[in-house]
Amino acid sequence: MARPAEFDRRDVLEKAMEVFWRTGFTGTSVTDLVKATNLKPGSLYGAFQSKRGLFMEVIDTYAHCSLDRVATCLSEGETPLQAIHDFFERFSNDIVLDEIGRGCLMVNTMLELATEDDEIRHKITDYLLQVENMFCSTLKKAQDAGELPADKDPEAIAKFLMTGIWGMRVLSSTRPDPQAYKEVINNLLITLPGRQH
Amino acid sequence: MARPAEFDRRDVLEKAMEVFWRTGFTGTSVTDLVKATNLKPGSLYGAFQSKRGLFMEVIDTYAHCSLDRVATCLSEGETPLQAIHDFFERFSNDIVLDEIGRGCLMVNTMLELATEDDEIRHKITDYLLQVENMFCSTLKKAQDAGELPADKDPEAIAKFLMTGIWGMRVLSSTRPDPQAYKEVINNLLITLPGRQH
DNA sequence: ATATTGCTTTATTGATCGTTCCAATTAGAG
DNA sequence: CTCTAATTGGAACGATCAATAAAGCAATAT
Repeated sequence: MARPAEFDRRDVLEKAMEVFWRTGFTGTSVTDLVKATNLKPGSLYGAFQSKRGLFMEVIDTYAHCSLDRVATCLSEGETPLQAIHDFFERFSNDIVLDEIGRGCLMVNTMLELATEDDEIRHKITDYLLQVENMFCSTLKKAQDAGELPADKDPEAIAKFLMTGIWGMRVLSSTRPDPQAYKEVINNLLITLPGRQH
Repeated sequence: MARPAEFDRRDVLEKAMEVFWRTGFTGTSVTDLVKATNLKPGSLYGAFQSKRGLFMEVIDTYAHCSLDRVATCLSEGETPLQAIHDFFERFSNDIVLDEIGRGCLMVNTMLELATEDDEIRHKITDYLLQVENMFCSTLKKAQDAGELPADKDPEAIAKFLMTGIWGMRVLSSTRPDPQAYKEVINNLLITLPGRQH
């Protein structure tokens, strides 16, 4: 019964994500977003209420997309344990391709805003826990299949792997020799049986 | 030959550090700094040239202080390997006390600014490498003393330990159960011989 | 055909940003 | 005491911040 929007919402979110990812929430101005999305301020505010509202939806989009990728990767492995090895193989490749070292939007946002913003901290912690739970259930499957010794603690290992991922996100911002990721992953996966890289 | 400043430079740096630490560089306004330091804008700019100049000196102060702490800790151990275990014991205790989860100023700044600011990225990377080198030389001492098997790669392990530290900085921003740190450290130090926690 | 609804556009809002200016002040040097 | 030089307090700078007002426009429903 009224005029339909001319822009594609997913497209706008993608463009906004690029900017937020590179310069953070505080470091991104509405002017930056207007330039990146080609929307006028009025349209932006009509669609997302505020800079923060847009950011929140960007975060949600990113989380949804990331969780899908992890779930797919972990389900495609020949065996549960092999899936985890495959994940880190892919993770290492992806992180090398990120030449400007922008890292992970969730981790970046966590460190930028979590001390002062409870809503964002909870949202991101929730996301990180979901990823961790995927690793945990994969490790439990590995245990059920006899791939992983029964005396190992899947929850502790999952937390440990997450910490390794986060650490490598920081490592990537130092723009290290790509070989460094391989060495870190080697040590990270020493806890697990299976082929070495 | 002229009027001496009334404020204590170290004191001002400490106050400014608290603010930058909690809210980041971009998230901190000069007004915030004026309130925290009780200096008027004129005095602040007279002493530090710019908001960025003040931040740079804060970073340097933090780096110097941190490097001292790590060096002391690593040199006080009964043996090189024990020193590393001790470090992580202390690290775990410190991180639990940081209840608001502000983490490490260097890591926070790295993720906030490294993509856009080469000078800061180089400065912080340099600092991180210095810490890493302390671990590396401690590991080599452990090897010389026969504490650490000769087939281990001290450089790779040092990088791995650094990644663990960074990962736990992110972990701390999720405000986890303190026990989580212990479990992560257990897995982290599995690579090394010596007493388990 | 017309009224209604909501998107687009442009200009602009008050607030805050980092920074500078300046007069008053305070010390040491001659 | 006087001159010099730097600090101090505070007002003020232009620029930019996030957000909005208002007018025009487009599409549907009646």
